Amino acid sequence: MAMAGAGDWPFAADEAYADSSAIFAELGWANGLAVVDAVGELLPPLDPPGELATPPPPLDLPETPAGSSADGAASSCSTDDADGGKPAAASTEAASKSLTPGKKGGKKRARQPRFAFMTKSEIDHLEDGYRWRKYGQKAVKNSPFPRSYYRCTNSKCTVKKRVERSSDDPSVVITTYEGQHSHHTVTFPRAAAASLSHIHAMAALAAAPCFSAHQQLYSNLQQPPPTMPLAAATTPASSSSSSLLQLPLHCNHELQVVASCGGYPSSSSSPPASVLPVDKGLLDDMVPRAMRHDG
DNA sequence: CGGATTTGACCCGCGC
DNA sequence: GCGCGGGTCAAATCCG
Repeated sequence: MAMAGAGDWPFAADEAYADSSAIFAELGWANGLAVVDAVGELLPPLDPPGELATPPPPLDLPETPAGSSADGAASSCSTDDADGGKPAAASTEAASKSLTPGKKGGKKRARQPRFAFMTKSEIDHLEDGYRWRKYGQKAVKNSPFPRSYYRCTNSKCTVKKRVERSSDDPSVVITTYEGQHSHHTVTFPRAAAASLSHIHAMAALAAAPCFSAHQQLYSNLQQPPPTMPLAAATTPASSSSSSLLQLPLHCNHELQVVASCGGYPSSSSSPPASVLPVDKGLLDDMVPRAMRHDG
């Protein structure tokens, strides 16, 4: 596959980038993604229209018992589903295999809600208000850029994130978060964080499907055709989505809103109440109340 | 000196 | 069953 110019979305579902691609594919955006620059102006899509390697998976995925704990909040992300097309059960089964502690590779791969977003930035590891400790780096197949693995330094927080550059467009950084912070951004001054609030907002909303704002956003994001520029989604059709998408983009990075991961089955618009407190922290910290619609 | 990063090794799941 | 690739661990190293 290699780098076929800026034309091919590098994360075909049948490739190693299962996670990212799944997230994007979930939105039907496996191609034709648009980038919003720092002033909200629409930039040319990274990729021209084309066929998806695999059709976007349905969003109404069943919650996987193994991954859906109160802590994990949401059910295992539907990204698992697109993980090479294997059933989510396989992942959760693997996750349930609690490995011997202390042994190398003795990790419990419990899938947590994930979401990703793309930013145009020369900086790989974007400051997001939390402290991260890098715990690994791997070369990824079909990409000249390594993927870095980070873990939240908060011992009680299990949030992880992966950072990788698009092999298609090296200027694009793909950040994938897994899990939800159970604490505030105690290590990052609010004043400084303000400049990154749009990212936080995106992250918060994408990670907090319990909020109606996100639900509507999520819903709206799925409505546009795959090639529909994100900015087009800012039409006044939905006040909720527009309120989010019109977030001030005043940092140095161009934020490509690919954010979101599988949240809850479309059949159940309301997430478990148990997830609310978890999300509330981040939202309270970063998203103006006026922007929220959680009552 | 303590915390963060680097890096090689290991484990696991999946496709063939 | 085997090989590949992703994800994680942990010792070594680096840095403030």
